[in-house]
Amino acid sequence: MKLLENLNEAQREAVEYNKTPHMIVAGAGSGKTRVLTYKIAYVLKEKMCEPENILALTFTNKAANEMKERIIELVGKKASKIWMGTFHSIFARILRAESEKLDYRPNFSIYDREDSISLVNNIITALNLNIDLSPSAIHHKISHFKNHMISVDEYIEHIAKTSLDRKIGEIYKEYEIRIKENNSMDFDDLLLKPIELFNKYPRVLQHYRGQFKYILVDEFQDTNHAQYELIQMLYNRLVKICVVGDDAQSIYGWRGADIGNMLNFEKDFPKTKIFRLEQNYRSTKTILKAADSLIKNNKDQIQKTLWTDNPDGDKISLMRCSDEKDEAFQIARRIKKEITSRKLKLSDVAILYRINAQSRALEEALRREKLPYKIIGGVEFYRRKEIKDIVGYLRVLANQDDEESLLRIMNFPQRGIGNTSITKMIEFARRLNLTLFQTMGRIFEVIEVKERIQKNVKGFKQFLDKYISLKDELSLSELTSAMVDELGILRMYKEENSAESMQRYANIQELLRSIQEFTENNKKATIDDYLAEVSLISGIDQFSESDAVIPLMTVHSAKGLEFPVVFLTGCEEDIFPLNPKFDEDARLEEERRLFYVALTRAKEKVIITYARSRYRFGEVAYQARSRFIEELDPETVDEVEGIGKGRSRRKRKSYYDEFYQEGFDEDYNQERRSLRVGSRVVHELFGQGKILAINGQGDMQKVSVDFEEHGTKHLLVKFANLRLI
DNA sequence: AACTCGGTTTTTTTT
DNA sequence: AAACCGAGTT
Ligand SMILES: Nc1ncnc2c1ncn2[C@@H]1O[C@H](COP(=O)(O)OP(=O)(O)OP(=O)(O)O)[C@@H](O)[C@H]1O
Repeated sequence: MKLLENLNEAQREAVEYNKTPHMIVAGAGSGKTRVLTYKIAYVLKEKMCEPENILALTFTNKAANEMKERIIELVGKKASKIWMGTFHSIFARILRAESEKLDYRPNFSIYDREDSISLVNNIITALNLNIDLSPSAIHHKISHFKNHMISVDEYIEHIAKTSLDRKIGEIYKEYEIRIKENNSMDFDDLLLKPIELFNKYPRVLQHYRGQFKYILVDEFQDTNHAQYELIQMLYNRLVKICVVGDDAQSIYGWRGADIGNMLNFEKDFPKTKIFRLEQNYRSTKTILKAADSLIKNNKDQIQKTLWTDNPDGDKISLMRCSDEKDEAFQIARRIKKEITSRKLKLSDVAILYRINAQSRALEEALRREKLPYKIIGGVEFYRRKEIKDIVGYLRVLANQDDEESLLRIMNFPQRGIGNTSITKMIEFARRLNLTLFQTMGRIFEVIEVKERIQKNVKGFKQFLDKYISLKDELSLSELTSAMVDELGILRMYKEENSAESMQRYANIQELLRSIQEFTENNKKATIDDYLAEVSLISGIDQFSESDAVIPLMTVHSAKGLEFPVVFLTGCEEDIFPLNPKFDEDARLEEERRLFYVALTRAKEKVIITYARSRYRFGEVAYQARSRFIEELDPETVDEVEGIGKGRSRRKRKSYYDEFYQEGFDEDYNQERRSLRVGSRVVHELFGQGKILAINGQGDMQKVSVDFEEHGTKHLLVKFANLRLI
């Protein structure tokens, strides 16, 4: 059979196995995704299953779309009927169909992180709580509870101990009430509500068990408890299940993903058969060797072998840069070199970083060097203020109970409804058990609101009513354009005429274009349809290999992708690994896995860069290079001295002059002048130690010193009286 | 009561 | 660097 010719022996076995639950455990680039793709194609070709009986869960929408396309190529159009998507999108779809059973309406809104945080914020204000945690930290906790399926009652009764915990409990409780009343769900709900649904309605579960006869999960190492529970629920003896993962690539622990899911699978699913793939088709021997030497430093991992027939290839280049600008320019120049020497397309080169904030300097340099690029993810298109404003309007038109969205647009553009009046309206709404939208319809009863403002509210309500009633008459695209026009938002940004406002102007036009496109693809598309799609769109979904641009993205976003050349930037302590707390091994190990993921994206060449100094939080920070660099097998790494080579650097003085001039005040005495990352110092009280980092300047300059006897201390240089040894 | 300006706090990674 | 908050202004 032709299909299987494109696979090696081990892969073929995994594809052909179709009996008990099975798990494919294999390292990077060994063809896990390929096996999953071919497996589905094989199942369809052998008619073991109809396409609509297959449930394939991927990590991103992009991965799902690509896999589906590939399967269509292999077995034809019928494959488009496969249920393929992320856990979130698939279960959102199921929830829309079954919403009434959970006392929701099908037009429920989906809250992203920002919406959730804003809800938390509103709750803190409404409850008049005095709490030290930021709304974002609280939301993180709530999300953690939900991910771990800790209910409000359970938390309040059994877990909350301190008074802070009790406050968090109160917020959590109110959060769940409010989000429900808003006919809205957050990302966690998209996984939890289906569990609730299946528990409450065994017949519904029965239905979906009958529906999904073959379940396949990619990137299984990054599933969380709720996702695990869901596949356990959907599984029974008649259902076939195959999961695929690499524990070394688990990088979403911070949001509830648990490698334990891979370890438990064998126990929880009867007669599990494990497959291993050991041949890597992606990378050179050198890259694999480097990646292996790094990941060996992690304690807990499933034993795996990985080898390749590919050539040795180039060593990893390690580029030292003076600061983030220098780094960016060296990268830009190096890209030009690599593209010509390797005859590559722009999209064959990826620039990866740990945090989005690093992209600024890179963008600037690429722009100046006239290299087309695209930021993937980052401040995602749909998360920008101006876009969320418009989407906020659409959400209210679709779901008037969505109070968060209503609050967002209430006074944008400014229409003279300020905070005080809004608070009064909300108080009124709660008192009479009305929604905010209903309250707007009865605004003249809210006597606390001034008459002039009541009129503004009435005007706004009429505006919304008008477009709500136009929903059935105009197409999605016509409706949005008309509304945006009447709102005068575009005009407003144009008149402001700043660089920022023009960018916003352009973004809104882009949004209108994309809505138009959406409408053209489906003439009957409703606002609900559109929102359902955009709420779950992710940054990486916007990336296409066929664009002639250099992709810039976080390492997280690069998961599952591959590029001939990969630049891994900002490899300094405190950036990558980011915030390594010395006592948190698990966190550090996850950072190491992330580094491993970054390395293994490359087919031919990896270039690692680090900068001696970098602007962070508005101040210059001096950091040692990443410990992960030191962990790489030295035979695989080639240090290139980048400083002074390039055009933009040549004009400057020597590297050292620059280093001291920018980092230290003139009047510093000799001793302080030569404090450097890595210097050994003595402190009167703490004894000997090594400088880990230097932050800030002048009197505020601080050093982090790892003392042999006393551990790490952060000291003000001015008072520390450190002596060099 | 809303708006505006300046000072303060707050920072991963994302479905 | 950007969002947020609060005091002073319209
Ligand atoms: N049998 C094979 N013959 C030729 N190429 C293969 C074979 N198997 C996999 N490949 C290629 O190897 C590369 C990696 O495959 P794939 O993305 O499926 O690996 P993966 O295990 O999912 O990787 P990762 O864990 O890094 O996401 C792809 O370019 C794929 O086309």
